[in-house]
Amino acid sequence: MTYSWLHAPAAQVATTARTLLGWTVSANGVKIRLTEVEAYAGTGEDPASHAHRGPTPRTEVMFGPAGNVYVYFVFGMHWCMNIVCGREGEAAAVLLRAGAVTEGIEIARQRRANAPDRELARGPARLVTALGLDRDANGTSALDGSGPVLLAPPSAPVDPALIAAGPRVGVAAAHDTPWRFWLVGEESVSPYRRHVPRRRRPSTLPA
DNA sequence: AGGGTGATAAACT
DNA sequence: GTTTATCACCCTA
Repeated sequence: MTYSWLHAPAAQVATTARTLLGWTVSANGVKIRLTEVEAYAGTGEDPASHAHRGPTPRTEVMFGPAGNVYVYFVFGMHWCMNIVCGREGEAAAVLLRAGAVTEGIEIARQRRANAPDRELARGPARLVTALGLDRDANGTSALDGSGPVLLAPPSAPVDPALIAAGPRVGVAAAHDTPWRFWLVGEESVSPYRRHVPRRRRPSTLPA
């Protein structure tokens, strides 16, 4: 399957991110309807993007074909997942922040022990956990079934009036760019948390 | 209900 | 050595 809008230039990644709301991602027996995403552009355009300073071993997937999965590791214990978009050679991606489980909820509950249903995939690392994914999915296609992830269109079109926009969560740079998009009224949308600088280890005593 | 904090690893400077 | 696109848990009200 090929979706032309995924290949829109990196400069239009915000539009691509909006379009992804309401789409579903399936993997390992669980299907999730996306309710919250964030857009990240490429080299030189978006200081918050991993690809801002050009390709590295970690970010080379972002420069590859649209529709591939970019999985990265943060904070020593969490995986987050993006759908690569833009033209090949350009870096752009949409971070999948949250969604609602629509199929395989029993499996998702097992993977996310002690979580109420609305929190099964509320938050990017939780979403990845609910889908049973990790670094093995990095670089695979989400379009043709050759990898563990499959992206599919909404069963019913999303009402554009329900799409809200705001600043991205936890991003230190580009604090004022409203590239987070979510569906208003959805229980599975993660609460906004502004970036808080990491406190250094208590090497010095407070005054 | 809500805020602070520790856990833990890889890339980048 | 520093930063990081986070989460779960432990406190206080």
